[in-house]
Amino acid sequence: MIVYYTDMRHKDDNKNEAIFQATIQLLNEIGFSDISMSKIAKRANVSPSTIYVYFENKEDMLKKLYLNVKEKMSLKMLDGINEMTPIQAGFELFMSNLKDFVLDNKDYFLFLEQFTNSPFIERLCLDESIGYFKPILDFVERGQEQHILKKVDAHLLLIYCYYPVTQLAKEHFKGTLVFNQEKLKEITQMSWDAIQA
Amino acid sequence: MIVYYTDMRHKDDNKNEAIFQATIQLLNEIGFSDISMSKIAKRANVSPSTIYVYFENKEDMLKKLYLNVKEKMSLKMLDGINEMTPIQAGFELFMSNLKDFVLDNKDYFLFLEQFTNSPFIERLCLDESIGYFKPILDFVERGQEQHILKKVDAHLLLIYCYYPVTQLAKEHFKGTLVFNQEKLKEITQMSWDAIQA
Amino acid sequence: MIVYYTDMRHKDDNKNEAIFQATIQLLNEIGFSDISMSKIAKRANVSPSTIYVYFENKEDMLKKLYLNVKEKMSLKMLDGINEMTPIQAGFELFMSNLKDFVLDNKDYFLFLEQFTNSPFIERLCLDESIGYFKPILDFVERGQEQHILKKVDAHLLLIYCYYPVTQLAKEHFKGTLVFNQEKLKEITQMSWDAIQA
Amino acid sequence: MIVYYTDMRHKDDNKNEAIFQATIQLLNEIGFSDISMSKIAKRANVSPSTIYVYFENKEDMLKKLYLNVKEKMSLKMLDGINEMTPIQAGFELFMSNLKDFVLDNKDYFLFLEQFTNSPFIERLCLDESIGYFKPILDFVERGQEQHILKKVDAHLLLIYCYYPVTQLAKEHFKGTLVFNQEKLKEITQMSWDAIQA
DNA sequence: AATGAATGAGTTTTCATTCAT
DNA sequence: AATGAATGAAAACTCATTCAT
Repeated sequence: MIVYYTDMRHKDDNKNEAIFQATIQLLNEIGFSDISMSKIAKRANVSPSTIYVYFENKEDMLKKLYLNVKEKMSLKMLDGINEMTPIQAGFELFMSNLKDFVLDNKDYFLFLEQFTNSPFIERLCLDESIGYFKPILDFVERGQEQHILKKVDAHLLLIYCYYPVTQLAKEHFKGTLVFNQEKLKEITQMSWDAIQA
Repeated sequence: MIVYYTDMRHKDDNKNEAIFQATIQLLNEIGFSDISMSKIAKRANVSPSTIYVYFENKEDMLKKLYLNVKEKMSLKMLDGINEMTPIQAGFELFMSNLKDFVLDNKDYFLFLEQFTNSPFIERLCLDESIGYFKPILDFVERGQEQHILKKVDAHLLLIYCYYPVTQLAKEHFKGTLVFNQEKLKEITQMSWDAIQA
Repeated sequence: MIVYYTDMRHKDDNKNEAIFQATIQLLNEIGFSDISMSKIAKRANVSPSTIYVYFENKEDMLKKLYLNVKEKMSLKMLDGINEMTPIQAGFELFMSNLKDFVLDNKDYFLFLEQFTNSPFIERLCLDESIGYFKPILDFVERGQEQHILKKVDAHLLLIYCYYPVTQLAKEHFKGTLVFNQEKLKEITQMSWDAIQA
Repeated sequence: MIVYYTDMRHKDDNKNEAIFQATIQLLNEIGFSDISMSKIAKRANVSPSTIYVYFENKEDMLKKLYLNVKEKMSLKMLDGINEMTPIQAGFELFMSNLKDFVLDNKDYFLFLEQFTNSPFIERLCLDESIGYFKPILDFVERGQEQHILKKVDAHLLLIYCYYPVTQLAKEHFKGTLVFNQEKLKEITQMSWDAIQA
């Protein structure tokens, strides 16, 4: 059996990821106000000072974590959609992708929700995340040119697709209802009714 | 003979309110993770120990603040709607009420958003807040019996009314767009398309 | 017997002084690089956080301590000297005062020496301390007008009075020699030779 | 056959010197209490662990640095003075040498001042540095035998030569006055008045 | 020889809360 | 009721040093 030793003394992706995972878990368990670098370190099985080998400070770590998770979600949402995809099919795929991501990645999703609603996010320069948004704008524009989608602000159309899925998922997580295939069908219909021209 | 003491109760509503206001302001400025009892006290112009005259501890204070604000918002949302109100008119009033509350009470609203998305809320026993929800359920039920609203879970219908307004308001606060009367008209139409049978 | 309780819950001069004394002692024992707020607190028999009731932060505390000690020394140096004192008598009193202060207040003196030679002092805005210097300048000026003192920069004359005393005291503390009355007589003569016109 | 390796010793004098320079600079910029091995390493463009190749630990490094700089200064002070030099000429050369060294090597000088006034220096066994002192003692003795210098403790005579120069230089660095040739002449006269028999 | 990663022990400071009045 | 002082516990972060290569 051959063991490849990569340079063990170089920055370790596992540790980076362990810190990210620990942070997300704790954030969802105890919230922004109660996480601390030492709790994160304990959960990640590293020394608190090790976190500072990988990140400048708490803010830097949270920012990088946010961008990392945001990218994961954005990629998944648009998976399989391109400039050829018919509008309604693309819309349905988006709803389905989003539902899958959210239900499969409860931790990621709840982390993003918490982060997005905290004033913390304003302190960061997160224009980079806007990049993920561009393809959606293009898609919406195409739908409007083809007179399929209502001619309103793209943000508005998006709201009618994003929140039904995510808020339903939240109720699902709370136990208030079950987000099954039937529910997805229902909101796909309702959202379509809302956005179609 | 009846004597009205201006200051009949010992606890002073002004101070209570000052603490609430200070907390909301700070929460929106610096977020959950950075507020502290002494910062709140300083902002409210009281001593830190005074807060403990009015509340058991930090958690108790936040909980009471949440319920207080939540009630304000709930009352406003349903203002003018009763069991006689026609369904579509009630729906439109709800949208309009919600928009007014959110735009007029940015601080209250953002505080609620932040609070609602934090795991903190689960630690509290907040069944009481469900009380505010009952009239909405009744209204939805009536709309469904009259075959005006889609026969889906009430939460679902509500999502299509609540989030378009609130998320549009957030974009408005961010400066991404302007939430004017026209935008309200647009989403009122879109939401109605979504929920009507 | 009557005991006057001053308000025990108000800031306590004893504590302030205890913190100052602890800082001076530690500074002289282990130096700038090794003092810490917790060591100071332990030595002063208070909690580390108590220091922050009395001072904004470490820098603020050190600054206030410096000004406090500097004032003590300045007052002592000029004790008994006024605008009527004959020049030579004033000079001799200065030398004697300085010797007394330094030998009687080893801790204060060594603290000042250390502080004065650290770049820390530049970060502080310590123009206030210059106030103590004014009477000396006036005295020198008078001596020059009367053609008793050499007509050179006042700083220069002062150097020839201050350092012989203080550096001799340092040798005394080190054990290299004994700073007795005879030595004082010697340097009083030498310094006078240096500064007289 | 003899081969000269340019890099014959393994330890690299450049790196040693880089570490020394970095330490001196930082010490003068931020002071004893704020330097750290990693800051020094960064400034010297080496890894923190490299410092431990050259020195046992922080204390060892500072000690060696001190002795290194102390030697530089001592050599310069006595430059051109030997057992034949006439007393007054030797005295004047000393003053001039000292002025040159201090003004030309602000960093070295301020470092020494800071170091000398810290209790750190007592923890070190620095008897070695006394070696540099011997020639001065001999010179003073000779001056006293020739009835040129006052018959007082050599330290005392030295104080009247050393501090006028160095303290004037400090005022110069602070910007309070300019240490030019004229000032040197003035203090050379004053010091001579003080020490001559 | 040289170094980047790693860390336990330490740093300064703030926290929620209680005490004494 | 109201409060300034006080504090143990914990926060974020840095330290000198060692490890593995």
